[in-house]
Amino acid sequence: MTRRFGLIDCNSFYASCERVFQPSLAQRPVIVLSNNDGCVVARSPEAKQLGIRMGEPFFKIRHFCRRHDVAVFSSNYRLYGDMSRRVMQILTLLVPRVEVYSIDEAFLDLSFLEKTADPDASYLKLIDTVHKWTGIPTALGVGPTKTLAKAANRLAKMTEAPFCSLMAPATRPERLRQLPIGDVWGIGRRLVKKFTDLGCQTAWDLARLDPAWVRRNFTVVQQQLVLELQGDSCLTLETEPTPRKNIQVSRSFGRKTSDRNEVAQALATFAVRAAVKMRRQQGAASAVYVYIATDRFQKEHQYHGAVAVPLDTPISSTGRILRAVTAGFRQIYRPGYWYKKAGVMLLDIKPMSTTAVPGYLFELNHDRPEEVRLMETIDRLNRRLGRDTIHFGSECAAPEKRFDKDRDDQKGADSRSEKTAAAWQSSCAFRSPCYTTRWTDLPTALAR
DNA sequence: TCTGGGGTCCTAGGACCC
DNA sequence: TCTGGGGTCCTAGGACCC
Repeated sequence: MTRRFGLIDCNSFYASCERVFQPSLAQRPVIVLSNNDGCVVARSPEAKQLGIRMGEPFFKIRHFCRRHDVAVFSSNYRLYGDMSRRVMQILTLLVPRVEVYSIDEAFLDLSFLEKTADPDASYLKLIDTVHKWTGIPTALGVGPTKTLAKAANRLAKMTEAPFCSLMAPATRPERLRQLPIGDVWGIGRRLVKKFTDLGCQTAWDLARLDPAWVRRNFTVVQQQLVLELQGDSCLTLETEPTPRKNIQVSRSFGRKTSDRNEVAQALATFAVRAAVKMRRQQGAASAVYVYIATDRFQKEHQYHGAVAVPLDTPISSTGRILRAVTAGFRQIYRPGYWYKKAGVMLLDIKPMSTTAVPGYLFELNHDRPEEVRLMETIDRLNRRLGRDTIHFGSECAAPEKRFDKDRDDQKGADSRSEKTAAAWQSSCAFRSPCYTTRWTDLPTALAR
């Protein structure tokens, strides 16, 4: 039986999220910036039309944006994460098997539409429902393999159609000829060059290669890609998320700093966040990797310090991880440099269940049961009452809490001016409210 | 002045083992 | 002079994804 895969993805997702809560932006070009207001990571169609490129550093186009009345946003991952969850929930409701592939994309098993007389109507219904229930526009690609579904999705976007299907083999050559090779899933910059040197320009050229030859001259990954383009399904739908082996939290700082304490505080904050992420997947880290670095765009006085700190046994508790991070920091810190970025990575994460077994011999090195309970309690409280409700002393005093307090404290005029963010905190000058995840940010609707 | 963050997989080559 | 054949594990580097 031929399978029927769908790939649904949200159009200009971050920009669309902002628009849902500010309908007045409907016709205006909208862009969303990366962390620290660094680069452009999302553009509404109008912004694309203005020629704003993906990944463009914002400082280069700041004036251009003002001239063209572009609405600029700092990224608000709370909002996007919550909107994403809503979209995925709807998909799960309407489709039996869903693989959440990224924050704005999901693969769907649409094989259940096999006997439907009019699958196109079902595609439209799906897109329409997501739009009605969340306000987010999407596009759908359909094909007998994941790679073809991806390709179909690209084609839909290119033609501004709500969906595109590559299920019928007869129409495939013509459609795949429309798709430049670089738009094929799995073909990045390097492979574009290699394949064009061989005379492949479009997805169709790629589909006509001999898989065995591709295996010999490239890798199994490219071989699978060709097979998938030929309609031979190699990749399956993964409905269960695979636990991460490494978890990283790193940030560029809002300003450079040479202050040892500030850098240490940044690392502690990142360590705590990484540990929370890890416990969410019931993991325990075997080692901790710590790094600090000066501005990579500045040639002089460069320094990049990094160290991996092994842990005796896999550990999940924040306290222990903080200790390892602090030890690592002591090793790599050099005074006299202006630091611009830091990061913490938890390495070789094992499932917690195999490590939490109480054993006499290694008990001292494992998470102790009372530590595990403490972490569970803190995580639960922070999930319920907001991140940083309970935090460690080595972290900074929760920036968002302080921000809230400033907002609540409007009677005390002075409290605003004392809003001094630490140097390492990302700048986010254009952040929208967390409309859906914070009570104080709830949007108000006015009746006419 | 200002340039993001977080992942995965594959391969080749070396070390080491029997 | 001759000097096997495999296997595993680890790491670095390269490529890709969103």
